[in-house]
Amino acid sequence: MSTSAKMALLEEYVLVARALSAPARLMLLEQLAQQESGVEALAEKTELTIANCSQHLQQLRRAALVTSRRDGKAMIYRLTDAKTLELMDLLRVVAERNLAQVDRILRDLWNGEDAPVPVSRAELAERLAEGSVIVLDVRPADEYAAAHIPNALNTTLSDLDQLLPALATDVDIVAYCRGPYCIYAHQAVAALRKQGFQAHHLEGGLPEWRAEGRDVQIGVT
Amino acid sequence: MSTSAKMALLEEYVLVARALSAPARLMLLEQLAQQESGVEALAEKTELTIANCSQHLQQLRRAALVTSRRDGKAMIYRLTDAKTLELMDLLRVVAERNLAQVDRILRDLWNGEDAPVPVSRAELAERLAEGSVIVLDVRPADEYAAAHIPNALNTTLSDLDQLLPALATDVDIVAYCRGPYCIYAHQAVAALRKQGFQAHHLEGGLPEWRAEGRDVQIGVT
DNA sequence: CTATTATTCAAGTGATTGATTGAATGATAG
DNA sequence: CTATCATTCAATCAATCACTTGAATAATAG
Repeated sequence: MSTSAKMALLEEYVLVARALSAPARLMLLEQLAQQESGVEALAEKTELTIANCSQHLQQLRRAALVTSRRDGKAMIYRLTDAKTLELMDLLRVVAERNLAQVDRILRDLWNGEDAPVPVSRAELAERLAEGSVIVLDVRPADEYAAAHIPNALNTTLSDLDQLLPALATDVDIVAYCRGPYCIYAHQAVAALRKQGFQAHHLEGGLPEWRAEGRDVQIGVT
Repeated sequence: MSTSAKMALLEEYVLVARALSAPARLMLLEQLAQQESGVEALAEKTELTIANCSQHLQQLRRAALVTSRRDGKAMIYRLTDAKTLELMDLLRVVAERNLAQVDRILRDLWNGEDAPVPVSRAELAERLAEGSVIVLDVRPADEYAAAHIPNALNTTLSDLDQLLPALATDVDIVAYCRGPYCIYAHQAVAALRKQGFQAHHLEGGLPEWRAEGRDVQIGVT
């Protein structure tokens, strides 16, 4: 495929992606997923001005995500077909996965400060064996009960403060949570560091730990 | 759900969609779909400067479409998981459907000129019955052979010129093709109008015609 | 035909994005 | 420790997008 033809194709993809990259248009799509509607009805539901709403709808139409037909004086818009809905759903799935696990807070948490160095699983296993580390499981209690790294202490972020007095300040703390995109461990490390503790987070989470065939403990300690 | 929470969610979706709405980032994703790579390798493949490439990669990472790990001096990027690939595929499917059928040419074709009024299927059926119209099927011959509107003439865009002398200039011509987003009929109408013919396009295409239970003719005439 | 209503177009403003440049960071080799 | 290399950050400019306002365009009612 020639470069220019490829670029033309990419531009086409971009057109669709762009159409999805404004909150107002996503609201419109959400409304249209319920039922086809006229411009005025959509403008009311989304609290946009009619002119603005009309413009957004035209962008959606240009990307062929919606189609329109005239009904007397009114212009009725609807989703083009099931693919539009599929695309919306997948976008939602990917975005919500991020919201639950990654969370942009993580990206801002260490903004400008000295970023913590993740501790590798091999290193943690070694230091666990020699007992030179405190492991903190920052997941909900039920997940902790299901399985956790041996001798790990369980706490939630909100209960962390109560646990602090019991922790030695001269021993390294390694926190972990659900996985590489889970934010809890990072937040715990940030809180601990603020209190003067030596805290790091584990690379990956418990699933990664188990995937390597490392020991876990079941039930409450 | 509160309005602000909903807005926050929508912003999250937008973040993902935005990440997909630059050609450079789609190229990067395409490369990463082949194999994980470092920044320099990606910059070479995509012909971006290294700094620019790095910035795009970070936007992709912010949307959690890719993840990175350090390998010595190099930072290795890869697609986060299969969902990223799914999203890319679906975007491609939707966009290419548009490319094949809608095509932006349609959106530019009548730019500024007097837009043609589509002829409704009911109107065409009526005028077909009284014989006051020429119907033009602007689809590939095999699709025409499979089924077409009774008495429709089949032509391709490139063969249209040869057909012109045979057409009466004082009879309305109605062109149709595959569907509401197919461009052939529009292009044919544009060409015919330039030659002074009274040309319109049919609302929708043959699938819509058949869906209403209207007569079709099978095979060549 | 004219008035009315729904929608769209067009132009201007403020904010955001993408690309470029040069400097700063992080990890390793000597 | 210092030098080096890969990558990232920061600041800048040009281009694009979203929203507002006011005018223009379709379809219908009278």
